[in-house]
Amino acid sequence: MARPRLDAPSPEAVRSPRPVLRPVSRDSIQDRIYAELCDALICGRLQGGQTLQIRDLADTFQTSVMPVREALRRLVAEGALESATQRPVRVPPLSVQRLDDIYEARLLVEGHAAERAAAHADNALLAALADADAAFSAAILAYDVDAELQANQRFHFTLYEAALSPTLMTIIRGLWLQSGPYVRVAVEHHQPEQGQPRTQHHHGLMQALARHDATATRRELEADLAWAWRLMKETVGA
Amino acid sequence: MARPRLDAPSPEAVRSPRPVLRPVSRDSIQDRIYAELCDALICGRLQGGQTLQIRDLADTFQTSVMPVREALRRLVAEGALESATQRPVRVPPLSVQRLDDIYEARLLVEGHAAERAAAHADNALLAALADADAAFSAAILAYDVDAELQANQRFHFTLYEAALSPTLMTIIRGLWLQSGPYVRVAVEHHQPEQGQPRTQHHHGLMQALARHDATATRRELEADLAWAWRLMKETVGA
DNA sequence: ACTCCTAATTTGTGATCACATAATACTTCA
DNA sequence: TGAAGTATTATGTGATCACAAATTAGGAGT
Repeated sequence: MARPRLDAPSPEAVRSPRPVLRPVSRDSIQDRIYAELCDALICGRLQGGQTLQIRDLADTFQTSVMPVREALRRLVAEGALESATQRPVRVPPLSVQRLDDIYEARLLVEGHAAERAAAHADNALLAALADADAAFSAAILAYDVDAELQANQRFHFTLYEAALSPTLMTIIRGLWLQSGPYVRVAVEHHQPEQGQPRTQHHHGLMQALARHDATATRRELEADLAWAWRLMKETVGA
Repeated sequence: MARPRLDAPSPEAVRSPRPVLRPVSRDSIQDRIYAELCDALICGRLQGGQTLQIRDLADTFQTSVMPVREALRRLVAEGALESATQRPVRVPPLSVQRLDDIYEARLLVEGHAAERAAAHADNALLAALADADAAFSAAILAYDVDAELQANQRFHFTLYEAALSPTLMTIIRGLWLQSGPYVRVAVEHHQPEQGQPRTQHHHGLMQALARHDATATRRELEADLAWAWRLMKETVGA
């Protein structure tokens, strides 16, 4: 997507401590705002029911309202945010009904993606998963919740990418955005949780993938989702 | 979503030939542009690879570029259109690879929704489906392709609504938007098709639903999708 | 003291302007 | 005559202005 800007490095550049100039970001301002909001959503830094006002965000990001408007519009289109006409955008309020609905869709789509990934699993995939899992375990031991969530995301998305289906990836990304506000309340209430069960499911996934066992892969993934779902359901209900 | 504007009808209104004033559309301009583009996409009036320029569309809709920008942004977010930075938006080019990818996702999600609908099927649903199917058959006999596609959409979406899952509905709507450009080429090349097989699948669906037979419902739906998919695959490949 | 109405502020939406980048056409030199 | 470099045009993106609708605060009447 982001193409390098410099085809040939200048003489000065090759002699500098850093061998080449880093390619500059070609993203537009709204792309960066969108990415920032996505990260905030998936990591649960936005809480359900919270309203997001265009001018406030524009002040925060030090831009005009224009890029904020379009970034919010994208998230509303993906179902991650909701808005009525002439009314501020807000994060959808939490409800057990909606949580169950999202959870069932995730079982369906992510379970299918995991099965497909099992068919295409190779050493490169297993290495990438092991790398993400190491970061995940380290974050748990360090009690770094934000790093834990990001590593968990990296693990799962690396797996789903192996399904080689852009359509499914788009769907899954949307489902994770919608799940974000629920993981927030879960990690808030269950912070003193020992991280054994989660790493166990990750390890089980990697073993099943190594055997190209699609059924076992799906089963392990469903167990992982079910564990997180139960956590969220307890906290949302309270 | 759209709330009525008049809580109590005025004396003049109740005495007029039309008993009450019809509620005026509360949609914003961008909502109407979005709806127009959605309809054009699903009914295949936009062809794969076609570029959509903001100022052109603004001239067509007789508005400024603002609402067009946001409507296009929404469609890009849903995967129905694609855009690179600083480059005109375009309908994703047709490819058999992408067609297969979308088709598999549709089998997964729409098949699941159909199964769930079978559990909740009641007389009101069957009546609504019969109504949509009647319009569908009539459109086929009249060789009205546009009406045929719209009635087919109504039939399927009525079915999926019965699954009572807003999350799945959002996903399915996105998949139909992405499928739009492919149905265009299919109906263009296969216009002199006798419509028997499609109505047959619809009837099979309604019978399976009446029996609350989830497995048969899925099988009939998959047959319907497979029929359309084969049609599209032939024409895209050529 | 409570309710209803009104005025003011807030906020999303649409229009216009300004700028930067990518594509195109033209010119010039080999 | 062909290719490369330059100038012009076209188009997406961001900023600012203007307006309408909705919420909220305030005041008047019962």
